[in-house]
Amino acid sequence: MKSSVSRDGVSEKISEAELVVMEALWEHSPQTANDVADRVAGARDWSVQTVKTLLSRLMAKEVIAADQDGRRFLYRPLIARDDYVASESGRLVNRLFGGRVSPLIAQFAQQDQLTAEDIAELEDILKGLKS
Amino acid sequence: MKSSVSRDGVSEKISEAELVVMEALWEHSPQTANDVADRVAGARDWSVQTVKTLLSRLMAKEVIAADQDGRRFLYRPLIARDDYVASESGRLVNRLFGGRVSPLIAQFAQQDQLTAEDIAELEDILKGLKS
DNA sequence: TCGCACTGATTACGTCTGTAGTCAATAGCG
DNA sequence: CGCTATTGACTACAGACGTAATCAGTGCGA
Repeated sequence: MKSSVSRDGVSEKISEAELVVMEALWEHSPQTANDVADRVAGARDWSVQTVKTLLSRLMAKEVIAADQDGRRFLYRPLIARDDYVASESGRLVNRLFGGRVSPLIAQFAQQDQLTAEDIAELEDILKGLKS
Repeated sequence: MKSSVSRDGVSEKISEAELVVMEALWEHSPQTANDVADRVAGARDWSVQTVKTLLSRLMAKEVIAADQDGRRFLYRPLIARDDYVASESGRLVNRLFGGRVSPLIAQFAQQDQLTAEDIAELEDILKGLKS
C-alpha cells in the first residue's frame, strides 16, 4: 500500500536559491534574465551573473524554458507553482507524518500556530468538503 | 511584522540521509553506532561506516550527543522529534504559503488528498480549539 | 566601420552531501 | 603475551549548491 499522499509530479530537485528564481518567474513570465534579477533583488543580494547561473541550472533541470527574443531570452516556468507546492507539501507529509495530513495540522494546533483566521478558513474548507 | 509561524528552534540543517539516522535515534535511544546501523538497514542499504560518518556529522551539528560506554559510544538525540517536525513544518509554510497554515490545508483539499479519516480528525482538532 | 555595451556561455571555487575506505587504538581470546 | 576483531577517527571523492568572474558573440551608436 502506497502512502496516502502520492503524485510526486516534480521530480527535479529545486534548490533553495533556485526556488527564489522560480518564484520570480511564477510571479510574472516570460521575463528576461535581467528582469528576473531585478525582481529577485528584493529578496536576495545577488549579482546578475548569479541569477543567470541559476536560470541555466533550472534549464538543465527542465523546469523552465527560454524562447529567444532578438539577442536575449525570455524565460518561463515549465511547471506550475501549484504542482510544485503540492509536491513539496506531499514530501513533507510523507517524510515526517507518515503520509497523513491530519497529524501535520494537529502539530500546528499544538504549537498554537493557528490564527483565528486559519481556524475560520479551516472550518470553511471542511464545510466545503462535506457538502 | 514577522510571519505568523516562527520559533525556528532547530537551526542546524539536517540532510536527508542524516534524518534517517535521527529517526533511528528518536525511535530508540541511546544506541551504539552498530545498533543504529542495524535499525537503519531496513530503510537504506548503507555500510556501517556510512552510518558512523552520518553520526559524526550530526555530532558536529550538535543535534545528537554521545556518552562513552566502555570502548564504544552511546548516541542520543539532543533535539526532540516534535521540535524538528515543528520547525520543518514552519519552514515549509513560510517558504510556500506566506506563513499561513490554512492555504496549506486548502492545497491538500484541492488535490483530494484528505482521507475521510483526515477530515474527521480535522473536525476534532477544530472542536478542541473552539472549546 | 569600429569599438563598446549587453547578453548568454563557460569556468571557478569553496562548502555540503552521499557514500564509503582506511588507519589507529584497544580489549579480549588463545 | 601477542594477534585479531571491534570501534571510533580521519581521509576520500564525486556530485550538488551558492556565488560569482571572465569569455565570447553581436548589434547599435559615434
